[in-house]
Amino acid sequence: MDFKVDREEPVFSISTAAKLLGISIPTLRMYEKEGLILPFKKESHQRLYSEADLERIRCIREAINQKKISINGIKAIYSLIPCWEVVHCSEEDRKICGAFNGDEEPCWTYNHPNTVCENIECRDCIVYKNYSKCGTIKDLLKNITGKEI
Amino acid sequence: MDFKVDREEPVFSISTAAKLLGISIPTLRMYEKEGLILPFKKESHQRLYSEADLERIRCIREAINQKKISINGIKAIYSLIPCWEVVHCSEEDRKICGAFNGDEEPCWTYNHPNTVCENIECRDCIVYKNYSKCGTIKDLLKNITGKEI
DNA sequence: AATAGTTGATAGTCACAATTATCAATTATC
DNA sequence: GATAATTGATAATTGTGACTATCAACTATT
Repeated sequence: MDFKVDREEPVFSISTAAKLLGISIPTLRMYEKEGLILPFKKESHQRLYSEADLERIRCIREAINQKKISINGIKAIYSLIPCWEVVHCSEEDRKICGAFNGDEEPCWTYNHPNTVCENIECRDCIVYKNYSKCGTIKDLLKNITGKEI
Repeated sequence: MDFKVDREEPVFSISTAAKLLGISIPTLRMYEKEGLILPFKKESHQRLYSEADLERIRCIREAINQKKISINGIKAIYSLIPCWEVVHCSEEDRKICGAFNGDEEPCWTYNHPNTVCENIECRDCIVYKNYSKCGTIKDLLKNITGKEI
């Protein structure tokens, strides 16, 4: 039993998650509809949230309520994550990928037919998991650009 | 007389700029106070706006009013511009640079003592001029990351 | 089979971000 | 030297984004 696995294990129902976060259930659904979060879903369409999901949502809430960044602002920021670099997609992939070519929605809100992301569950993708916490996006950019020196 | 120079020539007074943009004067001052724009200033502290400034402001307004990105959201997006890569600042510069280490304010809102940016007028800097129009930030990231392939 | 929790969706509330109005003091213009 | 425009600052306005309440239909649990 790895700790990281536990942190990513979807165990909390939506009511529990809402209680732990101190917010309402419709708010959680709204964040999802906006493409900010991708909770795990059972076959019955019921949502389950992991500890990592909760932390992610806390970061989102901090951005909204403390930093006063609007939801569309957060989406635009997420859309700047250089996913193409992280998943190493090809030139042809980039040509047809809505995520690569757009700048308003996070990559994980797109379908990715005929690309390297085609069969990847975005919830399990490094792009979604690693670079969506508060402040890690700029760190990612630093790492990527730093390689050239 | 180069066309680009004309476009960057500060010629419009604040009242003319406001009229051309269809907004009020206090709004223009507010954008400046928030660090979104850096109009030219005469010795008498009077502002002058260029054609390029107007275009920039139109992009900002589109982000705010159409894309529904809050001002703080735009600031956070600007803060992700990899200025360190554009101006080629040193490792030591990066250690002490507020712009490099923050993620809430655009680099041009900082002082840059003891760095390569120290004596550069931010209004004339490529980072401010080139990568602040609608949609060019992601293009910049693509160019930078693309170099490695 | 009955209770509790979930689903998506619509409608309502409310705080506050974005904008404007207005001010006295300063500066430009003629 | 008088008029018009600017300065920074504060107060007032307003549109709406973030959030919640509530709904009937469905699913899980006992």
